[in-house]
Amino acid sequence: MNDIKSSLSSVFGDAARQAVTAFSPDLITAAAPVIDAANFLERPSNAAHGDYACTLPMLLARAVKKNPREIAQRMKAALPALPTIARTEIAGAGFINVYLTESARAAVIPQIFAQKERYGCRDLGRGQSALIEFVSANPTGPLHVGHGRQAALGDAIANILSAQNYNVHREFYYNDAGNQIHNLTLSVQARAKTLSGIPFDFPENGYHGEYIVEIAQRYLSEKAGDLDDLEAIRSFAVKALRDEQNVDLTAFGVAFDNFYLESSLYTDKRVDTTVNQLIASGKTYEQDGALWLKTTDFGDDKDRVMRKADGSYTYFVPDVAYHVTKWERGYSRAINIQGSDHHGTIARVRAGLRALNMGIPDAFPEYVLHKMVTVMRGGEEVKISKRAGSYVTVRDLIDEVGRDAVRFFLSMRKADTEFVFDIDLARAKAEENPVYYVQYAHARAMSVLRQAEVDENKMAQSATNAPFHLLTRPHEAALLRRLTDYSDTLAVAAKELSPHYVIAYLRDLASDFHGYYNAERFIVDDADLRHARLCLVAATGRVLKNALALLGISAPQAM
RNA sequence: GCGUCCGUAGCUCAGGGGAUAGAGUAUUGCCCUCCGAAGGCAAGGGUCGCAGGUUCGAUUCCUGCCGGACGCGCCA
Repeated sequence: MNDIKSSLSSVFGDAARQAVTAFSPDLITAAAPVIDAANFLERPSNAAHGDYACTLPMLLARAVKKNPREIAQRMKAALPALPTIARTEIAGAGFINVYLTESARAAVIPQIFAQKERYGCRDLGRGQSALIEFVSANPTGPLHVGHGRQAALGDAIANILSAQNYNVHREFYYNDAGNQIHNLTLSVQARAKTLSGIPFDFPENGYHGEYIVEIAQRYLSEKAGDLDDLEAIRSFAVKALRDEQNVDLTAFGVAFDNFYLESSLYTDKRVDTTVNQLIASGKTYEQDGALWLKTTDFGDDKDRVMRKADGSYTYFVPDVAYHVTKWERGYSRAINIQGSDHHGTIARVRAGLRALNMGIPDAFPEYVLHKMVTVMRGGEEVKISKRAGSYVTVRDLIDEVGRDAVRFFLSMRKADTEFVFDIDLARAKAEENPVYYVQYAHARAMSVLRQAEVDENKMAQSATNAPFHLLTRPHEAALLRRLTDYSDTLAVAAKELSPHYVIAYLRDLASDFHGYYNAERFIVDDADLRHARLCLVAATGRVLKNALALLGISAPQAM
């Protein structure tokens, strides 16, 4: 809650207590929980209804058995005179609408200048550590659009949690130990043999993208490799693909603190240890030659095989072992960003962790699941990439529309909605592109400051005694209100692990600023008015920049 | 069949017990001798899938139904 809101909250709470007590002191017991919930101040959707609206009279009506408007009357009478409140008004079914003074609205400006890149940050995390695992693509091909969505969401969520004083670590988990890698190896081997003129059947579950041919060519020329040395082919192909993925991630502006290899879980004996602990827990049994985990004891709809009849482990066993390491490494939150086709695995991994009886909480790890992205161009779905064959790559999108637009588009929707990535819209260097709309607002603010021969630092130094009471225009009130709400928006985005709130905020803030720009002039002759307005422009630029930074999108000085 | 998620403007999607349900885009007008028109202003466009329930108040919460996506392997 921002400063003004929290002080209003306590003032209205007190007024409500007085009003209720005046009706009858007995009623305070019933009323207290409603008042103490402190969830009764809202931003009216209609600006004519004031800066804040108090809904307490309606919320209290039942507990107190009085007419809401009557309660509102008593509360209004009990309100003290405050320098921040210009007036209050009872409206509708029992709202108390609050109109702030210009100075109270503008109090956010010096706050922005004082906190700079920290403006909007809060302390929801209290220094706890959080591990964000995302992308985690198998090194079997270039990153696809789904990985792009994960990269955009994961990096933004990591930034958003950092802004709440979480100690955040970004991790990429490589499944480098399974069948898919084996198929990759066989695919490269097949292409290499074919290129060498040796007849060879392409494996049934092989990868058909053109990149396999490229890797085969490079293997032949760089290694002059033995075509039957599967280990040599495997390590060459995996390295080539990991390098390529890393290049794309760098181009996307995403950096990881750690890459965790699935194979290390085997070499470190973590998988064996986990299996032994699960057996010791008594939650396993043998049947049909396989070892099963009683995941149904933890809410799964059927038990799951851990060790197949052939002696190898199913994928979820190393997954459980991996999540044990997250817990043992001391992360109080582990957040996994994955495609929604993985939702079936959640119950399994959590069941495995709980069966270990290590005190790992039920909700560890947490999941952000995202749905499919459909890429459209010219009104038709794009399914093919030259390089990957059957899917559109992150690289394709970055090359075509640029990093900022890709990050913006892939963060702009709630993770669990399926959405359409319109390449034509993202490409448009014109007004219909929402990325440019937001970036232009920042460039425009910077341009105004340049024209006035000032900058943020200069405005910040003079902000303490700036004549903010001159900011009386409707656009100024709206913009100040928006700037004030920034930290509330960030808190919601952090609680819900949802970056799209920040995008929506940016569009609103840009809209407020563009509207203001067209309605009023900043560089005016009246020195005081000019001073106040330029402070507001500089503060707006700062918040645009902060919010864009959370999403990994640049805030250009000029465009 | 069971589970998770989703049905909101022509299209793409936000919102989520509160006052007249929003944005972008598309359509139609208007605004640069003036800080960047990559901008602004205005108009039209809605049974918030359907039906019950809870509530002072439901598009929002609950139940059922209809429609869609994705899971439900000794695949990962």
